[in-house]
Amino acid sequence: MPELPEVEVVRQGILPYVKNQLVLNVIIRHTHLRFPIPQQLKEILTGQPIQEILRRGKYLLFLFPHGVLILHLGMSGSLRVLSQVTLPKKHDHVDILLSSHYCVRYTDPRRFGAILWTDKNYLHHPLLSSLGPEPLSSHLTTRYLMAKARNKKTPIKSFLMNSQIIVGVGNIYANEALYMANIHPLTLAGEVTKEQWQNLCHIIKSVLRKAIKQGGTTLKDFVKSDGQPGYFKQRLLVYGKAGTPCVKCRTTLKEIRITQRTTVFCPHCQKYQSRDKRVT
DNA sequence: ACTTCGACCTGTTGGC
DNA sequence: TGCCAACAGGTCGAAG
Repeated sequence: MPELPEVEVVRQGILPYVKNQLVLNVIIRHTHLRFPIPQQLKEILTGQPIQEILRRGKYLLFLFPHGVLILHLGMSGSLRVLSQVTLPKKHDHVDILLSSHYCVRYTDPRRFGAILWTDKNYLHHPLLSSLGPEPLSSHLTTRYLMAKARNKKTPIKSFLMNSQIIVGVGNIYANEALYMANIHPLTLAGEVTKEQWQNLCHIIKSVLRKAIKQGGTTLKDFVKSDGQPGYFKQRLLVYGKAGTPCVKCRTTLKEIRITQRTTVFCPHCQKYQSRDKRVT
């Protein structure tokens, strides 16, 4: 369940259980993720303290004195803290046992996720070095987005989902943000107006913040139980709602595909605009 | 240089 | 009920 907000919720949820705890053991049951898990991970981590967990985009960064564990949840990954080590299920690929007697368990049916080791200069790692700014930081500005979008012929939705432009906006939040900003998802990035960028920049930040806040209320359950369903689902306005009425104008929401990802929008609220055309 | 597409995986769902 | 195609919260690297 890896949207930026959920990754952040995971980070905040597990941090109290792992911060400053020593790794007692690492059990790897399946090394074949998006990239192979380093063979020596157990030897690298055992006896070392987890000093901090940071997040960069959708990557979680476990800081150790001698390096950094990079962890990505892919499409289907999850991390849980177990107070008792239960019998592993089919897709429970990695357990990290801690001196607090908690166990961090990594589960990922599709195995699009990743667990990698790098040195303390983690920002130089190839997976992290070319990422765009954090949407919730002051580095994401209207000015920045406009500059990046200049002359770009890619649809605004694909632009928003490009992690080199901006991190953390996945399919759900790209759909939601464009709906809230009344921008047709096929609008070329280079044709979005300054006013639209201002609005969109604000909306991206606010929707991600709200989702994190709502995730916060399930933290307790998340840690104790085996994974709650994404519950901000009930707050979504368009994602997964094609064929139902727009909450603003009651027009039936339409579904299209943009670069192989399902896209939902309101044909009335999000009219396609370009210099001289106006189409739905 | 820019944009799209295929690939990586397993599980679930919906149509026939 | 079974079978099969399509699709699912991501993203890298090749192809166009």
